[in-house]
Amino acid sequence: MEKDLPTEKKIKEAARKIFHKKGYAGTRTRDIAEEAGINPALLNYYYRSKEKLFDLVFDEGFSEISASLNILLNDDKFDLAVKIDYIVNKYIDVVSKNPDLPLFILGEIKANPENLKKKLGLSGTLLTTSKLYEQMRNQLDFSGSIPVNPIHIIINILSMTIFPFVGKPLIKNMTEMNDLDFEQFIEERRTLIPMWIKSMLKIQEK
Amino acid sequence: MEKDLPTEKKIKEAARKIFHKKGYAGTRTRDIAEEAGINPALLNYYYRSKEKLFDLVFDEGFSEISASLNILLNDDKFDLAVKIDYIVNKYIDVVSKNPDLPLFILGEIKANPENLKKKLGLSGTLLTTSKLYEQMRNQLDFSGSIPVNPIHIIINILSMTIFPFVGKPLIKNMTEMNDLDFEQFIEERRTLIPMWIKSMLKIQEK
DNA sequence: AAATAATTTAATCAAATGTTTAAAATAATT
DNA sequence: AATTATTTTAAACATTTGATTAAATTATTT
Repeated sequence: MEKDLPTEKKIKEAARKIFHKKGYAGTRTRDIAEEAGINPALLNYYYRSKEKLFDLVFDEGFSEISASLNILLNDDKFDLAVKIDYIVNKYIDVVSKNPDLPLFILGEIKANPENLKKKLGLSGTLLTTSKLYEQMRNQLDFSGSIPVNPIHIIINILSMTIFPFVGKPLIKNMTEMNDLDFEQFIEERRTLIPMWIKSMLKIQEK
Repeated sequence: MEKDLPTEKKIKEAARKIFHKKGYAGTRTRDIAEEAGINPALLNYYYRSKEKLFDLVFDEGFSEISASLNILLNDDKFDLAVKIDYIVNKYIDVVSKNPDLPLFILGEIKANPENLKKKLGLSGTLLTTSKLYEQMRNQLDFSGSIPVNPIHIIINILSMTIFPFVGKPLIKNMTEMNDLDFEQFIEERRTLIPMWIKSMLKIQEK
């Protein structure tokens, strides 16, 4: 680290980096201090406690994921086919820039499920009342195939974009990919995933 | 817990449960002892240290995932279409019985990537030398479509089966599913995922 | 039944860890 | 320039936590 940032920012950036990699329980405040290049007491001086700092980092990370998810769900400028291209690419952008974020969020939620309802106001109808859901339902009705709950398709988009990042160390190990190969692999998925999703929705490729 | 098991087993079962949910760093040996209903000192009496006990739990969990993966990859009794049905269902079976396992394994690997190479002998050619890979490559060649690396398809199988479990708390929260709904949702995917995968491989549904 | 081995318990230890404190250093204000 | 406020530091504190020890209990063997 070191960068010429105000101390407060240096601490938060270091905290983000370490929390994202090691999780709350696996992170020691002294590691954050070292990463930020500051005296350990400054963490408490600026953020009161490890937990307060963590909450900040977690909420920011969750917002980032949540924001892209909302774009994915509620945009109504584009028709379904165009939107699928857009959202898959958008999601890959976000996760590529924060590869540790999904596993961090999911891991902390699992370790502490109570907080999900308290801290985060996720409406239970987030998916089913979304524009995207409606568009998919219409498309699936028209295509006259086996009825499929559009939730499956939305989950498939998330699965196929996010999972490779979550499983990156294993994938790299099983395929002898280096970091560049992996990046290339993800790039290929920018066009492949929309293609597969459209096929699930019986949308003709043009 | 309590069950009438030998102390040694009680400890390992309790350890598995807590490690799987909280991870190594988030688990206190006293919590394991309490869960097992035994005196804290017995953990060290039977397993020497928290780390030794953890390694045992981790290796067993990894073997379980790994074993199903190997079945997935190396079976050559069945042709591709039948095999896809089989392996998707098999994988859903395994993960349904251990819903916390995938996130546990992936999280611990991320927190401690060095151990992946040391502890686990994953050959780097695990995927590309597999029977499944060969079958997919043949199928994709014959179908005469855009060339797609079969790795993508294998990753898609894993993504679409595993990710819903990894994201379960979020999915439940966004869709108002209860546990039964979620189970039903997974059951639907037993037939849907093979259908989608075959479509990606241009295999005709019969 | 006596002796020995194995298991369990309560108490304690040492190290790690989040946090506080009081003084020192630096910056801002008058 | 003197004073005040802010930031930084080194040291220490209180808890937590993994581990150990020695005694007590239970089981096994002779």
